[in-house]
Amino acid sequence: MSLSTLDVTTPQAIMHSADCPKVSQVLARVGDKWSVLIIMMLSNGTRRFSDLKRDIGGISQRMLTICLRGLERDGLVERTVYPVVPPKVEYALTDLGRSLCVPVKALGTWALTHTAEIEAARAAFDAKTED
Amino acid sequence: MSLSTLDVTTPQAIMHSADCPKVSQVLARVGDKWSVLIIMMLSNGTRRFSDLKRDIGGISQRMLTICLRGLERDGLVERTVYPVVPPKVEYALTDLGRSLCVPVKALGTWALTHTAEIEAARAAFDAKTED
DNA sequence: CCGAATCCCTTGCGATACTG
DNA sequence: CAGTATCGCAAGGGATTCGG
Repeated sequence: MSLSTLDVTTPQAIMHSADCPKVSQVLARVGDKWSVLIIMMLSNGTRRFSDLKRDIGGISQRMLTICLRGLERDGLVERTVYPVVPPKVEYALTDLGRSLCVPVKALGTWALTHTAEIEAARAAFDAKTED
Repeated sequence: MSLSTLDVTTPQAIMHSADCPKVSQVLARVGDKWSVLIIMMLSNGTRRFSDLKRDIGGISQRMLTICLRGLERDGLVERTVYPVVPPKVEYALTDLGRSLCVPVKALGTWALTHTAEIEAARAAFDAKTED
């Protein structure tokens, strides 16, 4: 990976090539549709497995398990098991997870703000290419 | 998709369930490893196809083409073809693309800031699970 | 109720070869 | 130089079943 030109025009110019792999990992997490949804759900407070599955709607329990494990592994989500029958497991954001919400929501805000432009660009592009 | 509980505690509470699919599309773009790298490269100025391929390093020309097309379709990148031989094509960020850099870099900054915590969390998690 | 394990199909993506 | 086309593997992810 030669990304020597990557920083530059950045305000504080803090992006260096050596950090790119690590940054990419975080971006991959954010790019994961389900992970972001889970984080947003948990930003509203602690939730149980079934609650998440039901409220997200459309996710398989398999993917929910996998995503939660990944988020837990990265220290973004905390998993608490209550040794009762039937089992009860609660998921909550950690401080790290909450801090991630800030830039993620900034991105969400950008998306909402520029949705119209993007869709217009797509329509124009598609119109040009289908002739 | 029932995401009725998704907004809530948000500062300005501007996230609504109806907007989620659109937001997800943007997040998917950002999650795409190559797209973000391309955007960062172009934030340093206009570049040619081969320059991007060489400087990014590790991307196949197939993926580069596909990603650039996607970015162009979304109005983030502008493609300029010079009708000369040999062919010359330049890529540059649009205003929309440049505005996207802001929240993306914010995320990058977050990633850099918290890399150590994430790696520590992973190490701790892996240590606990492999016993 | 929470989650692990298996099956199986679809998709992503790299490698390679070919055009204008 | 800047793509397009085809192939083939490997990962992603849904459905289902079993276990604690």
